[in-house]
Amino acid sequence: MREVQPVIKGVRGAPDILPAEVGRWRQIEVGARRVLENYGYQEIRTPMFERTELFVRGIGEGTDIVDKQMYTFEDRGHESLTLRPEGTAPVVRAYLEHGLVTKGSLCKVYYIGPMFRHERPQAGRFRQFHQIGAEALGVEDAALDAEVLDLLSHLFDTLEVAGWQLHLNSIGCETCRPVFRERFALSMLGKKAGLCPDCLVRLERNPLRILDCKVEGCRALAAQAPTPLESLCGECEAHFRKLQGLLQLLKIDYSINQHLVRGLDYYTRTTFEFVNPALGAQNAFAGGGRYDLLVTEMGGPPTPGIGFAIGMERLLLSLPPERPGEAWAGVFAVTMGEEAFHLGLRLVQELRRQGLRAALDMERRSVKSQMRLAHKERYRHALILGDDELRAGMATVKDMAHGGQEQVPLPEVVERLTRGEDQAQQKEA
RNA sequence: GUGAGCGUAGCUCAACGGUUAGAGCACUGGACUGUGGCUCCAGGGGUUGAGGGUUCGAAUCCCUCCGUUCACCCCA
Repeated sequence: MREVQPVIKGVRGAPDILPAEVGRWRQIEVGARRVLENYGYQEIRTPMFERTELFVRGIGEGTDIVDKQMYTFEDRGHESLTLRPEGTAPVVRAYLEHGLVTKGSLCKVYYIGPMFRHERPQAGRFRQFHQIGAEALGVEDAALDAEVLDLLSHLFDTLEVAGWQLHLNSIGCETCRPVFRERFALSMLGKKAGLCPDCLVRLERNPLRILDCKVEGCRALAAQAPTPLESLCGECEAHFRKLQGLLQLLKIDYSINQHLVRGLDYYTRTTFEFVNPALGAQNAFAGGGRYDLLVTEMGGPPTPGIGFAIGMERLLLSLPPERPGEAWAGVFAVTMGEEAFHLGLRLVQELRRQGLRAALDMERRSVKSQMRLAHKERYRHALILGDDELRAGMATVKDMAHGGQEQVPLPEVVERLTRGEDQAQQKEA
């Protein structure tokens, strides 16, 4: 009557990233860091959790994220904490807390790391997912918006993202957005009968979201309603027009998408998404916008800002297939018998200290098996130590890529192999 | 939170309600008693997601639960 111990499984929506996939993650991290730093951004690392209040204030009550997607818990001091669902609010918090910027200067930071939202997983959507994000604080000019979009388009070209598209919109500022919101809601109120049930709820809670409903009837009705762009105030319109001019100057293709309404409250003026139509329902792999009111909202001095986040899982899905396997490198010692094994251990230790990848079999397998292992693990050289070699004070060094082998006196083995590896690497490069 | 599809070996998948649930890949060993890749041979691996029901008989049909995938919603 033994209780069967259940295997403890991972948490739903929080997938493992296995060794075979890590190379691609590193590839985009390295590429992103390089581009971001070339554009003047510095890395910042904020904690994975914050006081719940930070996100409620920053993202906004009534948004889906705050209302039903946050991982919130009480810590032992009875303080409500939340696993970060996004990166902007924490960065702004840190910015204010440490006075990261002196008045009038531009502060550019980026982050890479996991975010947490309690949603039902589906293609391109997870409960723990990873973002590469950046925030630029302190400049209101549309030139900064253009630079951000240039950065992203350059990054996606560098990473060879296939067929990406930039969607652009402006949702106005504190003066024109409420006006538009009012006009739009009023217009939809008159057409209530034609709206889907979801949109009836949206009409109450956040009418602008009707704009990106996918139901045909709602789309048609929204098309007749006032559009955000024709409702912009003079300053917002000028900002948007300037941005478009700069994008043309920088030769960045975009299309205006007036249905682009983002789900976080803090956005003002410019909003954008980078879309890959091949991705399925969750086809936006990067998104962001301007948030000129957020810093004051969080108790800081009036400070304009703009930021974006790239969904790494979705970016990964947009990348070309991985290139052929890694080059052969390192040394695998093939030993026969105890004495040879001990010699192998010492040589492997020394090779590792010299900075080489090196290993040997610890299960006393047959020579054939050890050779198979060396081949499977892509070692560049096999260092064969058998009775014949020990008797002669030599080792057999076999080139696994080309098949040739030679005898090397034991005292010279390490030097010979380190040199051989250098040459092999130079040849590959 | 709602809906639909799918759960069979480590992976990808077979098996009209009817013998002992199979194949490819992977893994281990051998052919080659000290040499990888190619080939051939052999071997280990399964409570068919779990529980219940129908039936002489269930991987197969029904119910419940769990997991997973996709979609809605929302967003990266």
